Amino acid sequence: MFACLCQTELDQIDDKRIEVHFKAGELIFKQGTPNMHFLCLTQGKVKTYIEGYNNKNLILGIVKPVEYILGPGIYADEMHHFSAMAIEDSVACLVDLVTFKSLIRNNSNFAEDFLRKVSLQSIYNYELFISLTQKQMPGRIADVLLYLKDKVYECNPFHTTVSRQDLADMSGMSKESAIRILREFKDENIIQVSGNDFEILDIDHLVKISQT
Amino acid sequence: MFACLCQTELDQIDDKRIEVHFKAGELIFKQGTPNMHFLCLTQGKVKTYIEGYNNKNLILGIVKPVEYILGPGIYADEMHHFSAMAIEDSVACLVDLVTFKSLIRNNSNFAEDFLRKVSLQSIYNYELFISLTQKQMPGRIADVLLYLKDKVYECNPFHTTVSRQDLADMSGMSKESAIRILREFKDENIIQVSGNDFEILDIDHLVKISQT
DNA sequence: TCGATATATTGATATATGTCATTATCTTTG
DNA sequence: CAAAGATAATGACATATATCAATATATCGA
Repeated sequence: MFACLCQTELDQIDDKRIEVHFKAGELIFKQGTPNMHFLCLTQGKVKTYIEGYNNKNLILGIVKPVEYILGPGIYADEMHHFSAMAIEDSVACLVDLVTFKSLIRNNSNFAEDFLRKVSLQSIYNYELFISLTQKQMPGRIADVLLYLKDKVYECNPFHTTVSRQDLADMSGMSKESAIRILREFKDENIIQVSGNDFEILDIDHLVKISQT
Repeated sequence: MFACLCQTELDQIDDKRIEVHFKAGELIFKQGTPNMHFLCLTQGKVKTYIEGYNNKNLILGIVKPVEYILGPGIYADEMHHFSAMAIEDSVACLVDLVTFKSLIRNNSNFAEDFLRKVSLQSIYNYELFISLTQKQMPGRIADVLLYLKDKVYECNPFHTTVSRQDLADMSGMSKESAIRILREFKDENIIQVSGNDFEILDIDHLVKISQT
């Protein structure tokens, strides 16, 4: 995204940016607080989640380097509409919104790239809507496992710091249900799980489950 | 949104725009087809919905005049990611994307306004996520009724062309369940329903149900 | 106006999913 | 290393919700 910036503009960002280190489990920003910065993740993994009712969270996604955390509040009410928490030790760069917005105004390529990012996020959200509202638990867990493999870790036997509670919060179900579905997948030799090490053995089968 | 355009730019749009009339029930555009136009609704009502599995739809919202139908495909793959159907006789203006995108590039106020619209849409989607994934049926129906009252018809006894199936598709449940909840609300004197005429009698109660 | 078709309503039943209680396993720390 | 706390796993049970079948009501065209 920053590829379309000229040297002056890059310098401008570099001047203003703050680098922050977060330990696993630390809150990066919280839903309901003012959104003053644009955030770019350079190391680690971060979960973004909406805090709903009864202390139940809905995880929107897992962010990996180098990706941006774009809250819709930036152009609405300058508030955070979801929370972000490091699930590994992480490093993020913060750029204040005034600088960011002036780049958007002055460089239309940058603006278009930003719109593209926002749009892709939006398209992913529609998939999430369908997964969460029209699929049963096995389909939703299948989606989560495929998401982790394809979009987050990008390799097949993968190790994760996503807890069982997180898996439940990603698929909109209780922790116990998530565990039960994992066991079923294990019993049917669709996946191999030991602790936080996952291997998807039968991808086709999992894709089929996702579509039912 | 078009308030920030100068006369030349307005003329440019006026030149290119096509006005189209749709009858109630007619499809305006369909998910999966190329997205060539930016659409502005000037008369009527339109439902936007994702077509999921097993012929089940999820209604994202009801668009009223004068509002824009902004698909995320505009800046991603130029495809429609949801469908739009008139639920009343409607009139829409179509502006080709080339014109629209050049306005975004050349007028940063217009671009910012567009970003604001996209952001507000995104914030609403987060509320929808919580409603659909963390609330039980009464809470979801309450949300739909409050949405219709506050955002769509903007008056309290309201007449709607939203069918019971649509109510179900807005709240992610079966038609039968939606009807049952409506009956419960009616029996508890929270609402008054006869056919497609709705009146919310006890708003506070409905808001409370929405939060549980 | 009448029949035909779509839409709405209701009840009985099956099933998916959450909750609670209990035990097991892993992690941390003194 | 042992104790304590967190996280994970399992089973029994309650309940929210979908499905199916039947009936009622509205809507539309000839």
